[in-house]
Amino acid sequence: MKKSSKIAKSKGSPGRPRAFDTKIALDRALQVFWRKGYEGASLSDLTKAMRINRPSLYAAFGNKEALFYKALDRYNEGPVAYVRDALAEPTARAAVERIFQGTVDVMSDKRNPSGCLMVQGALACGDDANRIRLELISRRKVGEAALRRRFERAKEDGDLPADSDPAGLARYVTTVIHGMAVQATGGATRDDLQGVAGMAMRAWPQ
Amino acid sequence: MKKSSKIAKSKGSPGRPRAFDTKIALDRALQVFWRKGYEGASLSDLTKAMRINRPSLYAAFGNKEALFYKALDRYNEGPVAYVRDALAEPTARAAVERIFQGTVDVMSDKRNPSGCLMVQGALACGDDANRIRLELISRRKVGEAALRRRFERAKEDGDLPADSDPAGLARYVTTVIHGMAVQATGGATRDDLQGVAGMAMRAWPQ
DNA sequence: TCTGTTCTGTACTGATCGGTAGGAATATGT
DNA sequence: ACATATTCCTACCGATCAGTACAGAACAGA
Repeated sequence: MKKSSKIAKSKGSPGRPRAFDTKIALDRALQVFWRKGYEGASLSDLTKAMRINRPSLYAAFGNKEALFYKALDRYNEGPVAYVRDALAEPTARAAVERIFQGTVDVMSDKRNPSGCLMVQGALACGDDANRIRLELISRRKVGEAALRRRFERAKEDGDLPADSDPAGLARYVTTVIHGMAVQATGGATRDDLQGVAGMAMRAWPQ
Repeated sequence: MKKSSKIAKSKGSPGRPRAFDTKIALDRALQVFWRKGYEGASLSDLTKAMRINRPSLYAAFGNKEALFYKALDRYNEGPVAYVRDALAEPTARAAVERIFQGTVDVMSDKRNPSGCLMVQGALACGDDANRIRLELISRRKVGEAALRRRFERAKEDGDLPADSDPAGLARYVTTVIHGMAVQATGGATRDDLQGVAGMAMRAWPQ
């Protein structure tokens, strides 16, 4: 039912047409969640920023939690999409350098809220938001695991030393990234973050 | 008025005596704020954990915001007190190693909530908690500045190379610490964090 | 024992929270 | 024109938020 209506929606379905673009509205919701976190973003904040009314939000996105997940997906496909390309770099070092560079770019882009949604979306929260918190933990681990696999491959290829620890390296890189996210919320400049990235690379093997 | 009552309180002041220990209650409040953040900790959570009633909380601590600041002070004097000693180490390297060690210890101590209150107390939040957020940013900067001054001294003493960048080093160490705090919220073990600390030290000059 | 002072506990306040009912409005298909 | 389907908007829901009024209880000093 819902499925058919959604599919038919693309071309002349019956009923009053939606007066807003769900993607634009979702981008606006993302901005709010990014800036205020899940708990800190009230429905009033969201509907005001999205420029839609409350029932429209529920009809289009389900509820606050579902909206957050959709915003999270959009975050990963948009601002953080550079990770995918970075992992495709020919060497582990190049991949890490590119990931750091992407992090610096996103974190210092003044068009975005400061920090990282995957970190500050729900780092510590009340009971209601606990599922969100666990989901973010899970997603952070997914990112770290992707790095680890990349480093495992690099180790097999001889790109990383035989005695290196892919899991430890992935954890270190992830830690630095998340630390930079915290720094960014404190107003760290692009140069500040660039310096941290350069410093962090000094620990890299070879 | 308030002052005299508080001072006189130590020895036979008039009125019904307080039925709870404010320090114990404050420790319990700290646990709640640490675990749930400022916004996520409701007054019901707090009074339940502190085992006092709401008016008692307001009489003893002012309001939620004032209670949080008191908990924050207690956090700095208690779990994070190792920083002071660490800065007194004879070399910058020893200071950093000891700070990392202290961070690993606190973050992996299962008696404490995971993560760092100074980070997750209010990293991203609604408008009401914004003052808390700014205060935490300020306090994080204070910590970073203390490190920077320590490294400046080390540079003057020749303990750090003449071409080293104390501010950059302090920012790097702070970033790693805050990153470890995020890792800890994701369930990183003591060994995990120890590995990150060891890896981070590889970037250290000399 | 009486008075003054402070704390405790119940029960409340207005405001805001996330979420929804229901009618008016606007499209399509016939 | 008419029926049907979907969205929009106002106004509301119960629950919870931080904060407090008030009365009774527990102490000190007289």
